[in-house]
Amino acid sequence: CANAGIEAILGDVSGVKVGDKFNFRVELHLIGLHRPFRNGIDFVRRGNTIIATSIVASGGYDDYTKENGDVLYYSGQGGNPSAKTLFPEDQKLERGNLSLKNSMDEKTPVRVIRGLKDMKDTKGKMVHTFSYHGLYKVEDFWQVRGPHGNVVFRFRLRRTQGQPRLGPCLTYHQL
Amino acid sequence: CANAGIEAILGDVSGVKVGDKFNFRVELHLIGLHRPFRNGIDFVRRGNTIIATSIVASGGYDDYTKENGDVLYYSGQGGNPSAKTLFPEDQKLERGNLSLKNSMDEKTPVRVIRGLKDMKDTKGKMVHTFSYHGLYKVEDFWQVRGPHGNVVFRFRLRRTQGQPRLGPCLTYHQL
DNA sequence: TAGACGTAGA
DNA sequence: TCTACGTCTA
Repeated sequence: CANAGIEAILGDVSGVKVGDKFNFRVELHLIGLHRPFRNGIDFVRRGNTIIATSIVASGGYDDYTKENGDVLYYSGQGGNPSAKTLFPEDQKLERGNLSLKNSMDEKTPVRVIRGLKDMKDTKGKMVHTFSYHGLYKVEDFWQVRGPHGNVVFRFRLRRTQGQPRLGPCLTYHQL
Repeated sequence: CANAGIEAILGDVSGVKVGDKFNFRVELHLIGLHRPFRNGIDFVRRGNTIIATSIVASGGYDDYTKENGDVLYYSGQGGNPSAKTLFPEDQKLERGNLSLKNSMDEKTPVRVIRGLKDMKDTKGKMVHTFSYHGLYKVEDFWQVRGPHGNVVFRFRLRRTQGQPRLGPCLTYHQL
């Protein structure tokens, strides 16, 4: 693991092109596109604040895209039941959520990786594929009441112009 | 992921040599050496029973080796606290534990992968390395009371003769 | 649907 | 120590 412990990169990652595909989160980690193995939001400390560097819209959450994929609505993190807190709780503006807010304030680019559930060839098994969709910027965020009754953040990101067109756009309905 | 959903292999895996090293569990999965991402015991269904194919002695458990590494004592699985069962429970002779017992009865080979905690070069960070140690056979198993008061299985495996010597032997004290 | 010797980073 | 859009097989 040559890349262990590297600092998160803000913006483009050398050698990674829009449309590049990956099979496992560990691959995103190895090339520095998105370091955490499970966390959907990666960020880096800059001065006194934390700034989001990349997100993974992996599916299964209440995210969705519109307008040919240029706009992505992304749900915040946290509030999930755990061994300690057995019930959903309101998300807080901390960690990844805070880093996305700060990214909005500072107008810094956020790499977006989208997950796609594919049908495996032989068996009818579903497999995940990850695809790099390029740089976005956080435009706005607000709070909504999630399907479990707790308050969750909703971020709106817009894809930066001038990047290579994406292929046939994945349409996420309640991705 | 070309290897998704493959059936576990009993015995040698083509192309994998004793001493081969890996950085992530996902690599063991990809080459078919050990399929589960987290589970320490892999097994395959054979007729009416399940037979262990490989184990990962990753460290952190109460495993240890003796006699220049030819004998490995390996702890069973299960009984850990979860969200449902908040306290340790006695391990049961099922799943992986049962597959190891059946492997003993049928004298089938078990691949052993050992984990080694290494000191990362630059930072003082600990990283995990996995090393294929070859084929073993389950000789015996019994129950002991674990450090948390619950009953756990202890398996004794012996390395099959005639395999390439291992390098300087890792000595696990309470691995 | 749940359980499992995962991983990194805060 | 804990959280986190993991990922498999049974």
